Amino acid sequence: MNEALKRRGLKGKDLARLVGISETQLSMFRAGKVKGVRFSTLARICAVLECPLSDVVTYEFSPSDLESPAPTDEED
Amino acid sequence: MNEALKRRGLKGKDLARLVGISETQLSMFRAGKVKGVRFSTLARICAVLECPLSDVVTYEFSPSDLESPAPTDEED
DNA sequence: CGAATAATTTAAGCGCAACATGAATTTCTC
DNA sequence: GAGAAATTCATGTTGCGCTTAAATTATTCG
Repeated sequence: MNEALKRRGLKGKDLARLVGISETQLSMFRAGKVKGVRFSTLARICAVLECPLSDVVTYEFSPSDLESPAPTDEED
Repeated sequence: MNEALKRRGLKGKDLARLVGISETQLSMFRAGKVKGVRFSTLARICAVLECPLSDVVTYEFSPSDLESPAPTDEED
């Protein structure tokens, strides 16, 4: 989402204000230090940045995502 | 994410178990009745379904996403 | 350099909603 | 119509998204 920010010529501070969340929260979100997010927040970020969700949240498969909670009951 | 489910040949019940959340919660998530989600949950869903995030969460711009919280201070 | 500005981090606290469980109800399949 | 699957309701817990405030750490720039 850094690209989108630059493209829009906004500072993090601006984004926070336009999205309606605190700088603190935005900073933590950007740094991956929050465990979840409200869809409304995601929506506002995308809307303000005029960018797709994939610019804001990404996922890469990691084997550890299958570890703990699931009784690995399934075959391939 | 319905496609991914079918592709994997899983029932919602199975997904819930493999992901490690309740059927209730999964059902509400799928129906868009929750306001947010934990990244760990998203990750597990994607991992189990072997699908990208975009199969699980999507966003489409809506003008209303810019309405309330942001002091529309910004010019074009 | 050293101010100003931006960004990150810490701390403390509030309030909601993500999550669970259990049961009822509805919907889909045969 | 039986049975499975899915959704919904009710109730409860607790984690954490979020805030404010302040301190700390980059950046930028004359």
